[in-house]
Amino acid sequence: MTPARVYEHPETEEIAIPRVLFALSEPLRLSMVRMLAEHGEVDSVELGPDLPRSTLTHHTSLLRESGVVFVRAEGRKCLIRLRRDDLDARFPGLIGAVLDGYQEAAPAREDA
Amino acid sequence: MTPARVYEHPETEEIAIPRVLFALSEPLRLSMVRMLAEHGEVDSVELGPDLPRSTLTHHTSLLRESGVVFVRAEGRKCLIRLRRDDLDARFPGLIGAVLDGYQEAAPAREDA
DNA sequence: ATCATCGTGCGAGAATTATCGAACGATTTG
DNA sequence: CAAATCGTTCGATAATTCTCGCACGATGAT
Repeated sequence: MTPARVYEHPETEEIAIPRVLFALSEPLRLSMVRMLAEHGEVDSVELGPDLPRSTLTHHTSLLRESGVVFVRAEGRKCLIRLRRDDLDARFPGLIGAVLDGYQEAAPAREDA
Repeated sequence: MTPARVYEHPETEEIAIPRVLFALSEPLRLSMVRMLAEHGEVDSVELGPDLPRSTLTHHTSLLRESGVVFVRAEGRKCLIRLRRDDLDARFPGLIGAVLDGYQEAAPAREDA
């Protein structure tokens, strides 16, 4: 039952604002975070069903290394969830402001 | 008295979150914004006294085009101020969270 | 055991961004 | 007017980042 893939995550105190902001500055990653905020923990493939797997890994790794998401292996797939508590503890209100602002800024995106 | 240099600024509604986050994801630009938040309106050269002017223009232009700062010409120099009200109106709490988080994340920076 | 499926690492190429010197126009000073 | 100063633009180069095909090890199903 020992998960094969083990992921490195920065400690809460190690999470740095510039890296977080950069991770969220990419529209694709921002939409991923938005989905993660709505649903709790999602399969990685749901974050980008039409994306090449290597591209998906690239973005999820960046989100993970910046401290935005937590990744864990479950069998063959990998599950991802937002580190909401850690982020709120370190940067109170940041994620909430970003999600609220993004929702208002880019409401319609159901077409693609 | 007509200012020679005229700067383009995005409207408040045009300010997009990804661009703002990207602008703030650069440590240098983030320190600029931090200074702008403390002091009201500052001379552009104060944002980076040791930087080449072309590099300084590059960063200030990026901050301006993303809607983070307002730039105006005053004689030979150019004065820059944070668009705090516009940013707060569009993305409530975002700038505050970024500044608070950054202050806590990188407290000591009085040496340079 | 065999095979299909999944995520990852590697590599290459494209795209974006960062840095900075040099030339230019505009402005202030002498 | 002439000289000094300022910010901007342009161009080139370096540094990052993005995208994606491919091979590989691990996992689950037959």
